[in-house]
Amino acid sequence: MRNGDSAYIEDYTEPSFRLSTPRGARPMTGHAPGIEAPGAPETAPRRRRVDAERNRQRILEAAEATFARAGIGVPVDEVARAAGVGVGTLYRHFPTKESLCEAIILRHIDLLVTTCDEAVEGTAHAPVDAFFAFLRHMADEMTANRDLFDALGESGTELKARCQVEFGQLETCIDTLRQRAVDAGGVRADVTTPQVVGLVSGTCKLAQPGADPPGGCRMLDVVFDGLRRG
Amino acid sequence: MRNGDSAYIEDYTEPSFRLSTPRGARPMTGHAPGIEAPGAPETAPRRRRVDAERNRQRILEAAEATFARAGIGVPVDEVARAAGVGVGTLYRHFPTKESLCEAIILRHIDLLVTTCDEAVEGTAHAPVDAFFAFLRHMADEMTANRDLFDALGESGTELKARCQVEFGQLETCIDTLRQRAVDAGGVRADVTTPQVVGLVSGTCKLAQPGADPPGGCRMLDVVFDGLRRG
Amino acid sequence: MRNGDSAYIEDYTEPSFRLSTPRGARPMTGHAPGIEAPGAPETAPRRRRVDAERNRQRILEAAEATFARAGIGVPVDEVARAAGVGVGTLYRHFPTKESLCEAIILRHIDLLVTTCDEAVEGTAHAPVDAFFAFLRHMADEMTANRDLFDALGESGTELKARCQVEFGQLETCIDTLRQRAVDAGGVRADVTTPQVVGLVSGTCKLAQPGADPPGGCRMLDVVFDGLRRG
Amino acid sequence: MRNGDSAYIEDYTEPSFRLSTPRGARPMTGHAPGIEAPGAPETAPRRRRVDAERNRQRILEAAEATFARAGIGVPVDEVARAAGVGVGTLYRHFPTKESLCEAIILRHIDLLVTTCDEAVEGTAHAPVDAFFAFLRHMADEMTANRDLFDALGESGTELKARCQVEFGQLETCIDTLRQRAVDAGGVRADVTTPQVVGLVSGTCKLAQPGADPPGGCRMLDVVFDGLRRG
DNA sequence: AATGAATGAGAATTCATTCAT
DNA sequence: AATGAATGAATTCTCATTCAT
Repeated sequence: MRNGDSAYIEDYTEPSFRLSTPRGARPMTGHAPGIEAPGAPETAPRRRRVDAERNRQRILEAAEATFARAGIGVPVDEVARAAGVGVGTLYRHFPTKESLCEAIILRHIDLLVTTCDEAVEGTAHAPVDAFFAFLRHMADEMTANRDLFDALGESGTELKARCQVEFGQLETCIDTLRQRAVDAGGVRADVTTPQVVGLVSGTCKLAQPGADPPGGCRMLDVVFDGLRRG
Repeated sequence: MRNGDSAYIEDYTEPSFRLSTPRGARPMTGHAPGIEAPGAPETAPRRRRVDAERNRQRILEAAEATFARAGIGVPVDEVARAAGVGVGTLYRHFPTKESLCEAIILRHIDLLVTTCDEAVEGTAHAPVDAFFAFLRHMADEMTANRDLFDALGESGTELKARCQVEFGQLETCIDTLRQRAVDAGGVRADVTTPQVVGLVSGTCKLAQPGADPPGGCRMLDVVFDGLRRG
Repeated sequence: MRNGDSAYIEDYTEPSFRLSTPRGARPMTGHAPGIEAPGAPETAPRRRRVDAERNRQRILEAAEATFARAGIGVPVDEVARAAGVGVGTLYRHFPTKESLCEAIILRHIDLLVTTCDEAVEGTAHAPVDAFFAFLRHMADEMTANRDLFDALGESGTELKARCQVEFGQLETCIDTLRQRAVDAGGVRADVTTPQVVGLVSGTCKLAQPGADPPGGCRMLDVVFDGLRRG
Repeated sequence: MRNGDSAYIEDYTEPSFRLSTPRGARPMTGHAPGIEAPGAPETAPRRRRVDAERNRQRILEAAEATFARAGIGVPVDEVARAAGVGVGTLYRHFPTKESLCEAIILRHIDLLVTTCDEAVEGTAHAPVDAFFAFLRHMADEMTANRDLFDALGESGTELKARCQVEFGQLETCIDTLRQRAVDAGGVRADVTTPQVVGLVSGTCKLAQPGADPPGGCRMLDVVFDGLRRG
């Protein structure tokens, strides 16, 4: 995992905070505050954080599910309801609807980067298979979050700009994979990584139920065949 | 043009409205529509019709342009303004924003069907080229009206249901083209027409500026290569 | 009246409008459209506008009354309710709550400028009396719209910037009045016009009920005495 | 300091709470508050008290500064942040945002009363100078806390009612000062103390940057001249 | 006592649609 | 038929206040 799961809110709410000794009179142990004594359980002081983190995850999951079901257009309230929290809580964690989308996307990009890295490092042999396997994986991710990745493609949105860096990381990483597959002779050389990503993502977007009948080849296979050799 | 571009309003509530005359059988009157039979005294009522029709077209064009520029999200008022009419007029012609979208799409599907028919009939020789040429044409149409065709893909929308019949016609027509191309040995047999359509449309959706660099192959070419032979 | 009562909305909604002949087929009389034949009643075509204007006034009045009663803090909905229109209508006329405030203030400034001009021109003799009479009038206006003029004083607000020009006009105009009063020897010379305005407006702000008991001098009189001579 | 600055919470619901001991009668214990009697074993509970008191002060100061900077409109959280405590803590000390404002104002009124008393008692000679000097001092205080004193002036607010008693004390105290100045012949007799207060406070409210240019007289001077003699 | 996460009642604003003229 | 003013439900976001730890 590269992009530390960017706890959005924390950067947001804690600017000039915690200037004073927390008033709670922590027993002055000898080590600097914030650095845990190794092995110390110290569960209590982090309790709140843990719960909040659970909520954050709940919201994230609820949002992902809701967006997948009904599109990004759903009112924020509905997401909150689905997460079982109040709107206020949602907004405490994600100060903007857009930032919520961003968080979801970033998480997925992050996961993809991780997977891609593993693919690059793990399978030095069979680079072609690794390439296509990864693309298939990416397709699944994108299909599940169609609307979100759609929004990423729209030019007007802030989203695109926001995720640019991370998306760039992903492309860099995929590019390595692609290059090796090309070098191994299993993938045509005249297709760029952005094109590959575009093709895969585009294919997902239309994955209408019924468009890919169980028997027969899948749309993605056609694209893959096209990538293999013209 | 097949789908009689009749005044929408009148048959709006019909479930399988418009273009229900499934294929062919236009009442071939002798004179072109819109040209008055000389000597007819009923100028006033006709003029209304003519003016109204002109407005309808204007709205349609303005809507298409506006949607292309700013997405289907644009307020109806803006479309009306672009068309140079009041909102009321727009709503007289298209009782719903969705119905306006529908009309645009239907027009394009209609055009595509026409083109496709011509391709089928006109070029009995070179069926493979005809197939790909048509797909390329379709891609252009879809790219220009991305948002609209996107909406067509969304599952929740009314739009999809509304355009189902006409879309089915298009698929039927394309299927003929595809079948001939398959028979001629230039296209793989294990890909269905919905899949073909899906691939082409998906590819358009992502046509981000920059994704297809001038030199090198285009995304669509990859898909075509994939379709040619596995 | 100087600042034409800035029909805010019109600049707002009519940018690329009215490109086409209004479709309504106005009987082609000989003179250019928009120029009224002298003496022609021609009430009909302007009807809508008249009603809308009435609404605009109603909103303005309701807003003024409501703001005066409960402060600018009142929700826009309440103003709309008081005006007997829907929120949408209010927003059609004033695209922002702030713009509504602006309109009210501008109207008052406008009235003040008018009055001030009259004072300047009308009473060349007795310039001192004219000066103080005007200030008293201004105090009444400001007292009635305390919150609004308060907001005008706040530095952060957009309002201030928005009304700057008009406020400048007012100050210019008052300055003439003041100068003459100074020249006539009835007002001290070391007080600037902004200070005068500040003093008067400040005095209004606190006009708490009871602060100025019926018998005895009024707060404003004290200020006036201070202005007369040090 | 008169109004015992006791822990607010405890007597919050009392109607005429705090400082109800109308004037005087402080339980003169021998040692300064906050300094522990040596040898007292009850360190822990005291320490709490001391810490809490420190927090209370910190909050008060932070609130004053924050309100001065950004108006009473600032969210409570921001005040808490500025004070270096959690919102919860703030609310433990001041159960309502309004009560926080109240506390600040009361403190200032208290200080003003103290100063005023000193002026009354200390400077039996030169009562006129004492009067104006105090007013100038009051103006400074009010300018620094404009928003708060503004709120005090608003009729709708609870604040006004809440601070009525203390404000009355201030007026009583000022009235003595004023009376002496009147008796000494340096201040006109037909102006009531509420009017004086109103004039001073009003003048502060508008102290826009730039309204009082460095050279020339200040707005307050005009008011003073007006008070001196009509 | 202190903390800060959670809550939810508003508030401003937008926009599809209706309606009087 | 055309016009554009009116409508109000829906949406995003804020912030005072409560509560579990």
